[in-house]
Amino acid sequence: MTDLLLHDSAARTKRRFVPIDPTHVRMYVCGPTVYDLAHLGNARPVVVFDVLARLLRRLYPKVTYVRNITDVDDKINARSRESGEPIAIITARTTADFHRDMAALGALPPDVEPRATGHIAEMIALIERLIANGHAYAADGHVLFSVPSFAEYGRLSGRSPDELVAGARVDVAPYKRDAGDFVLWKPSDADTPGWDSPWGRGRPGWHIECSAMSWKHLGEEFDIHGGGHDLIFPHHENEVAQSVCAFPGHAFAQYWMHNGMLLVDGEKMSKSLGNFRTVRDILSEGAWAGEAFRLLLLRTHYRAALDFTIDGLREAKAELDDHYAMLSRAPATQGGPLAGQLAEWVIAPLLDDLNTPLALGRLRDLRTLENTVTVGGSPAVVLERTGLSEPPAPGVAAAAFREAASILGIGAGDPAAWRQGGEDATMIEAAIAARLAARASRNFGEADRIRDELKTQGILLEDGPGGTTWRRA
RNA sequence: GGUCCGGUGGCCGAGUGGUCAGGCAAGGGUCUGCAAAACCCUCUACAGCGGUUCGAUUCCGCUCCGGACCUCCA
Repeated sequence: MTDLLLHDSAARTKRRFVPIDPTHVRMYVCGPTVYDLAHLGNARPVVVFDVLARLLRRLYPKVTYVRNITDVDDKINARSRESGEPIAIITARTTADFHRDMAALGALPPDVEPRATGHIAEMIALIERLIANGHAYAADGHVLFSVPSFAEYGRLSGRSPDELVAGARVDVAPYKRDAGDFVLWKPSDADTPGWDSPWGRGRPGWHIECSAMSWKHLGEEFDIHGGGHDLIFPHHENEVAQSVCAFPGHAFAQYWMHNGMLLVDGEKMSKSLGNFRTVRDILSEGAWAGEAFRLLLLRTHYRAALDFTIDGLREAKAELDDHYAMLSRAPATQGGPLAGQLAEWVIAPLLDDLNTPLALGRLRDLRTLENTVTVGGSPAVVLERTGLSEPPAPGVAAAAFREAASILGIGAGDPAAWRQGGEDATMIEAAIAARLAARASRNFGEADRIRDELKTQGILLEDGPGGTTWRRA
């Protein structure tokens, strides 16, 4: 098997992936804080790490993918105060919305989806360990992590503690021993969610929930930790500090992977700029939009910044139109060894730090290859790129396409549903029959009129040697 | 200001020290009653300035431009 290379943010370079336990790969990805609908930026890590999970499952016998739901957070509390809606209702609804949206993007559910509120006991246990190990202290109802107690602090994000203090731009709370110390536990008043703890009724700080949930479900040490690039500091830096100090001798995550940020029309997405888009907004474009957005995300390498535009979404839709057109024409076959070989050729770039754009390019070559043998044309160019000496039998390249595309999570839909779903086939078939009759009597004016009328309804006709077929625009 | 990541042809987007990415758009062609689809051809770029080298888009330095982060919050 070819090596899998992954870019490790901690090492700042690509590293050969060597799992702690080759029979069981473990991955943790930071999930959403459930206080509002998922926006486009939230979708990127979900799709990226969904592809990684699919790839890992192909390479290793067992994979446990954990992605949490953070359902205790001051943003949620603030939202509840504004709207008057109970916190439990907000988090339950937002979680359900998140599930629906991510499913529409073709993201498979993680193996475990722990909730922060279900792991308060683990958080308290972690904090107690940190205090016992001399890495945390209680002060004024809070418990704080002592940054100077951890010599490695700043290693992940590439910062020195001196820089961090120099960069501190907020007033330092008086109960902190050091300006860099961060909160593990904080007191809650009567109107704020809280749990009994050795330090009084309170709630967790921002970072401890991920340390607790990864520990509970993956152990003191696991293979891959993922999330958005903006989480490197302070969130992931603090997670490392908490987990390594709670379990000395364990390295926590072996590989850190961070996806780049998503921009909209060249600018950071923000409500004040008016370019804020939710996944739900995109899905409302049509039944095709979820898969098209997924493809759009994968057309840019996961570590690069991605500029979302509506034109880009349309182009992704057009690409899927072409893919599904090929799949609808190709005969169904089992594929065989040649298909497996071609699928490997497409998937190979994914082994190089998830090079999805290159894999997608090769997928297009498979499409062209299939088209040349099922529709007609010269396969010379794609034969050269794929390294084949002669064209495969009809259906073979399509079978390879399906196999490779399944790792990317695209092209798995029913081609007929993609092309014709939601339309009144009976009416359209009748119109096609009428047009065929007109053509047979060489009444081309009438034939073209029927075709144009269908076009205004978003229905495109395609005359082929096997008859006339139709699809939605 | 600090740390980090990028700047590839009209647009998107791979990659490499020295004969090809690919897609979209555009133009041309095969096919077609005409289209569409499919296939073929054309379109030769690597921000700027230096340096290393026989040779740099690819390595090094600087400049310019864009983006992320710089603590209790998103």
